[in-house]
Amino acid sequence: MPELPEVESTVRSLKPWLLGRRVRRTRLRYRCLYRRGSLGLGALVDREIHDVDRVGKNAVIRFKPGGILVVNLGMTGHLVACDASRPPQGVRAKHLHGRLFLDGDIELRYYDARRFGHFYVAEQCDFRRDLGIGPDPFAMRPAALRNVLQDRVAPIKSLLLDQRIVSGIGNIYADETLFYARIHPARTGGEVSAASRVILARARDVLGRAIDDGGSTVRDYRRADGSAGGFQHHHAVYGRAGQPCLRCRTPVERIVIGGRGTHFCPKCQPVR
DNA sequence: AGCTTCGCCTGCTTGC
DNA sequence: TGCAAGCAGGCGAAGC
Repeated sequence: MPELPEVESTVRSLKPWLLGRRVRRTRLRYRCLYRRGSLGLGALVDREIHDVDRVGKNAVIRFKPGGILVVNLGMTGHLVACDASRPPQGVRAKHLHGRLFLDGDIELRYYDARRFGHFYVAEQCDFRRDLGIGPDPFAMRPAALRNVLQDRVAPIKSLLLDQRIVSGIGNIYADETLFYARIHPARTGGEVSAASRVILARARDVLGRAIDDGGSTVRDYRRADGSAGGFQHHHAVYGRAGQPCLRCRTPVERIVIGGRGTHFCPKCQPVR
């Protein structure tokens, strides 16, 4: 599932395809793919792409003379750029839900098997506030995280998944971050707020390594060229229930926190 | 307001 | 081998 590293990898590969291209026409198969308050894709016709970026888990395309397209990939969304005459391999046509036809016979395609993704089109640029996207883990100050966590009683795992608090961390990297920070995922925000510096540092380590590896391929995620990412081979706890902890050989446990599968080492990440 | 649960959706895995 | 049930999960909405 696309989290920050997967979106970063996607955005980097899209950039050379898209920069400077003008939108000729657009197509979106399901209206429900639009987030509430979004304009239609048609508003982007005749505008030129002048930046492709990542904000949290969202791909953000900015246009000249104005306008933005924010794509949240949900669990199974893919953004792929291609020559119009050479559609991408390894993705099924029935999952093609959105298309931007660009000049130079280039196309930006959106595939999403489960349709959990969302499009948001707007004229102005305060989408971060509109969409409730919090600070990027690479930019956030430890003190800011500490302030948010200190009065919270929800489990730290749930708080790390809350995009309003810090943006870009999903289920895989929340578990990985807490393993390296040696924090039990069920501890409350208040209990671990003093460790904010460590949490942020470990989150950056994990996310940075995953970016270098082209993301994690779990289930559906593919890199833009169709190849698999490599970080799943380096997961310390995610998806490793019952297998020995890489540090102490204690079997990794799986519990459910906030409705999410949660993986941790009971010895390295003590409850108290 | 903060926290938890639910439902969306469909492909893959599991069990009979 | 084939089928149905169960599971996965980002995120918004609803409920407490």
